[in-house]
Amino acid sequence: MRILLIEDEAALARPLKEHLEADQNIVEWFGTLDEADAAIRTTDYDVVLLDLQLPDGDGLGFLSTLRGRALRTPIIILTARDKVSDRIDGLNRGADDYVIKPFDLDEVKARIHTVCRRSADQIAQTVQLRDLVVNMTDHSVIRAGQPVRLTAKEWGVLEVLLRRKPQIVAKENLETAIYAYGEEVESNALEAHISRLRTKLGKDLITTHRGMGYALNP
Amino acid sequence: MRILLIEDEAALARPLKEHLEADQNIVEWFGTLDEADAAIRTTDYDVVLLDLQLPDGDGLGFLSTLRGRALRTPIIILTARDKVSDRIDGLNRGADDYVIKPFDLDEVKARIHTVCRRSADQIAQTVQLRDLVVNMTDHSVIRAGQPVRLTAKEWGVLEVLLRRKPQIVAKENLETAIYAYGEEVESNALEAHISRLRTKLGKDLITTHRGMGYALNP
DNA sequence: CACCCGTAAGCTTCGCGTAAGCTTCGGATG
DNA sequence: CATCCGAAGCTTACGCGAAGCTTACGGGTG
Repeated sequence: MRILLIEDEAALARPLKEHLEADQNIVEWFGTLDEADAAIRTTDYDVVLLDLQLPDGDGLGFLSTLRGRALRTPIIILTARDKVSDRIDGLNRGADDYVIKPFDLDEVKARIHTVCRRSADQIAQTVQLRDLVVNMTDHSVIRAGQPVRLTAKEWGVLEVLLRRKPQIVAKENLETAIYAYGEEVESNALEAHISRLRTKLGKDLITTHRGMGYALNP
Repeated sequence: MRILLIEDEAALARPLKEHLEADQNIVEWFGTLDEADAAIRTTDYDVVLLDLQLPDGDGLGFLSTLRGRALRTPIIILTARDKVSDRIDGLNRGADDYVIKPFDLDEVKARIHTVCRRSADQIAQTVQLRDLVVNMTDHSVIRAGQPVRLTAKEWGVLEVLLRRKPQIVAKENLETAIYAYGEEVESNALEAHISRLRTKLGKDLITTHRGMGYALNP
């Protein structure tokens, strides 16, 4: 993914650049609108991160200019918490999203991900755990290189446990996560699913905490 | 994943519900704030999808109410393209994200995904005490770097003592905290648990105050 | 007809209350 | 101040029974 970062504060830009690059993105960073404009005329980016306060001009105006040129590239605004009107303005002028400074690096990543979703080659979001690779997007699980087929309910249980890892999740919580209102179940169905998950994914992946619930092991 | 969908337009809600259910989510759909409020009081959802224009009230007000109740569940606003100020307002009132109508079903899915991931990796609340690190969220205890496994009752006792630290907690209070009404016990079970806690967590962690109760040492 | 899933039966595990025997504490007593 | 004694608390082994596990089966579904 090729990302254009327009931001004059090095203290913000540098870690963001590195964080995104660590994720196998190409990040080109400029501190002025002039440089950025030159870059955007010659290169096709997948997403633009635009700070609104720059030394040589108005970020909002630049945004309008880009949309006026019919540039379709997704644009995410980087803005301060107190500049609410700027945010509104930015969205009105065609920004796709915004992130409030100071931002969490992973949040920026998530926003980029969401905004770029329409491009087909998005990177699937996966979680690694022991000898498992779990793809949260397409619900696939690979164990020691071999794909594992999970049923719908099995996946439901695993998903909740993964999301709460390494916390203990009460059986009750797991049940409400899996069953809709009115289709509650009165048997040890959950225990049966846990058992099936263990045989598919490994005996000691899920720990039982008697009287409390289940948890994934680190 | 358990999702609460608050949306009065069936033409929008029904396909969304089906699309999310196809992904093994549990979706509960209500068309009014009254119904939704009743639902949210009795059920723990993983995420709430909230339309702002509903027949029986103001969605933004409802949002404020929920956050006022200290509800932490992620909330995603469903809003029309031209209601920019509503979007901003919503985010300021504690919404986690928004989706613009008419929305792409997959985009909603992506937003839910992002928002849940963000809320999932919040920093767990931990307490340090001597050579112990106690995680109040996932009920784990680490002593001098080594994890310690506590049983349900042991954790129950420790939790109460921690919350009241460094006060003295009467045995009676500890018992009512651990036993449900009607399953009171008539023996020195509590003392036994204290004893087991001491061997697991250190001899001098819990001080006995004769005739009064127990307290944690600073 | 293939497969998912709830059910139930039989089995295993282990948390926990119980109680016995011990230690500690603190007040009373001289 | 030293001693004594009973009450309060501590520790430990034990065994019961609830909680959890596994598996086979059959109904339902697509």
